[in-house]
Amino acid sequence: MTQEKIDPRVLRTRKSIMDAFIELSTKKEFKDITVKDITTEAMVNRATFYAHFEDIYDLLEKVLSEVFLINLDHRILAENTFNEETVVSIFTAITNFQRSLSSRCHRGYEDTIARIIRDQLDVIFNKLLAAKHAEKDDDIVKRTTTMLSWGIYGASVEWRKNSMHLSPEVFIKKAIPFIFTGVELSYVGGDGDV
Amino acid sequence: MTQEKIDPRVLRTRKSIMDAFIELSTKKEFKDITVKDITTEAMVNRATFYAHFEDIYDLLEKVLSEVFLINLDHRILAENTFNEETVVSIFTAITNFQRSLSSRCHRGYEDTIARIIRDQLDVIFNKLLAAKHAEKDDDIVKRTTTMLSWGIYGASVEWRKNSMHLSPEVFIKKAIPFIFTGVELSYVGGDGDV
DNA sequence: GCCAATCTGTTGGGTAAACAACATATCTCA
DNA sequence: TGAGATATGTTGTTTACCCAACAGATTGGC
Repeated sequence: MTQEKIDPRVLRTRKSIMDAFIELSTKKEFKDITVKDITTEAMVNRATFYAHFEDIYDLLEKVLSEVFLINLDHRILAENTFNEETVVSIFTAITNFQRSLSSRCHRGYEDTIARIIRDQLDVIFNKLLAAKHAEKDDDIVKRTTTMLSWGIYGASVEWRKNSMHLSPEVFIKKAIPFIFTGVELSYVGGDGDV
Repeated sequence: MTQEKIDPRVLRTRKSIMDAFIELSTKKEFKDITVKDITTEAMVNRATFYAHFEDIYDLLEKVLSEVFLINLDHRILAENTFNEETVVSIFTAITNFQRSLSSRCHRGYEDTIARIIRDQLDVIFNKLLAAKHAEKDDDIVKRTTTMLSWGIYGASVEWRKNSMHLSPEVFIKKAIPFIFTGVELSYVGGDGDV
């Protein structure tokens, strides 16, 4: 696709900065972490940090995106199809991601995290839906993507708030009829009634 | 002392090459490890390897020296005194080092390893003895150092061959009288009779 | 034997990272 | 309030590393 060999020095530096940040996150709160802390831990020059990231918020964003992506089941995405399994898999990834975040401490950045997750969902859903509906109007696909991203994310918020006694899988399956047939809810496949 | 800030890139690169080598050593025999293998594992360019090491034997040597040094009790060395405790501590380090080597596989390099250990011992003993006998003839110290290095190393070989049923500590304590009083064996301190 | 493949060790030109130095916030505590 | 300390970004120069390409040595199969 669109990857023109990246210099291994760049990869190493980025990884070591991100690893350092993740490491520090387990020891201090985000607000107490300075760029100096990170570069010291990562054994890179402070100027090098700014060659790779806008600032510490940019780093936070990129780290979170990456951690979220790691939670995704790449086998599912690789198939590039959009079906019930896809939805369940992605929803599970969101809940896992949020669980892993709550163990580290990023208090006060819920909004940032929410935006990052939705952005990622948007990219993923857009790719999957564009493949499924190659012939359709781009804007239709975009509007659908937006609705899905916000909707699924909202579902995860609702799950966390009121329904953690249900498994993420069981929970999201109740949304499958809407996702696949809209408000008619005429979906009959799978086991939406579990 | 004699340390003029080393560029952190150099430190990182060296460490990552050495780590890669140690990692590979647990999977393959030394003779099957190529420079390419190491640099690939270490994520550095092959040319960079040659900027830091003569060749793969040079690397082996430096890695082993370092691993051996790690085995040493730095508290003992820091005191910079030469006494019974020093001897026991160093002897124990040698036996530990050899034990850790036998679990990795460097078959066919016993001679190299022996030389490395003796070289390290020589440096250490020379430092300790020079401090103890600052006023003595340098050559006397050097000759003593040589005898000690070879002697202690020989003792470790003998221990491995015929006396592994004894603890290294018990074993080497029987040599303490000779080390501290020469062939008169008139040493009376410590518990040489355990 | 011989050829193809692989490994070793070296080179020159290009690029990422180190470093020091600077101006500009933000903090902190007397 | 204001002065000293610490953090943020930025810049120009130097240095370590990347890379491609090379010749020569070793290895392994037919």
